Amino acid sequence: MESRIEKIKQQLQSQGFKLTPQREATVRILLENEQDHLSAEEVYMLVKDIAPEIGLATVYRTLELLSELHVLEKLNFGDGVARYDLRSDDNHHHHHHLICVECGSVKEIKEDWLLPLEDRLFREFKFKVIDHRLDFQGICSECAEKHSGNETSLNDQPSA
Amino acid sequence: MESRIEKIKQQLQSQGFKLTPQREATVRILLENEQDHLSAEEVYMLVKDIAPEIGLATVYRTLELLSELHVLEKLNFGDGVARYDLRSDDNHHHHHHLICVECGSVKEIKEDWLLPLEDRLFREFKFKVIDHRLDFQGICSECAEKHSGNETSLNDQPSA
DNA sequence: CTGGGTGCAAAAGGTTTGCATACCC
DNA sequence: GGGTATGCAAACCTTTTGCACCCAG
Repeated sequence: MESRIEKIKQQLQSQGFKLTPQREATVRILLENEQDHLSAEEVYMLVKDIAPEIGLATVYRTLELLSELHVLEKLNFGDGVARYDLRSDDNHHHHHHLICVECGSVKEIKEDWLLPLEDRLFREFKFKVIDHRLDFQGICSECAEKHSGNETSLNDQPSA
Repeated sequence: MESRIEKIKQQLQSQGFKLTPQREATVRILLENEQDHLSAEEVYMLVKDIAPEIGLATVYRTLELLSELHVLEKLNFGDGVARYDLRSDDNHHHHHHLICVECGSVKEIKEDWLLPLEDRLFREFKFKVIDHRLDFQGICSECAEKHSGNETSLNDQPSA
């Protein structure tokens, strides 16, 4: 964890930015909650616990800056707020999301299953892929278990 | 086109809603611009030409209603506005987007390349897919041509 | 001193809501 | 009349911006 902070510090400094206490606190929160996809507001709430004087605007500015440095990825699941996700390495961020329409949980899959498709896109459409975004909406295993026993067809539309 | 409006009218009526002149005008705009991914504001501007008295709120309410009926899909490309896309059939909406990071164009691919992956998700993660969303960011063929001649590596990060 | 960084409050921009009015069975 | 639908304006919410102040080199 310290080494990851150190690395981010170097990334900042290499561009002339500083790892201020506020930024460090923000990064720590992101590291501690790496599995979640926190919104700016959520990050703010958590950061306030360890750096009470911080302002929301600073959190936004930090998240924006880290996104530009490709330390974070800014995500949008369509719920009206931007969410942020640490990138594990700097150039490839090919993971996928499983979004449960029942409980709202978001699970991350680290593998990249799309390389063959990206090749095909280039061949068929001359479209050179830089990054992609793949989200699946469906029913997670936990929610599916709650249903076991009734006969709900999983092909039905969810009642949204 | 008239038959598609008729079908939407029936979908509305089956749920106790009406196809009012404002809603019909909105649907016509969506049909006429099926290839684009219009924002609410853009729909509003276009609808005003054929139904000048309409209000923005009505457009939002219509778009929301049609999304609930699965006539439209509400999309978010991360540019701060929701966009809307007509669904060609009611249960399967498996298409993909090619988003050019240079010119911002969005091209739609109608095929579904992900069925094998969805099977795999169910086998490996017990996750039952209902729908998915796949967007590729990259360089479209038009923009790539503008670059032909210089040596820009397409593996470079775009300057965002 | 200079440049980046911060907090606060205000502004911005997209979307939603309250309400009085209008329409239709 | 009861329910749905509409236009307008106000409210909302997330995000951005302006500005005075602060800190490190």
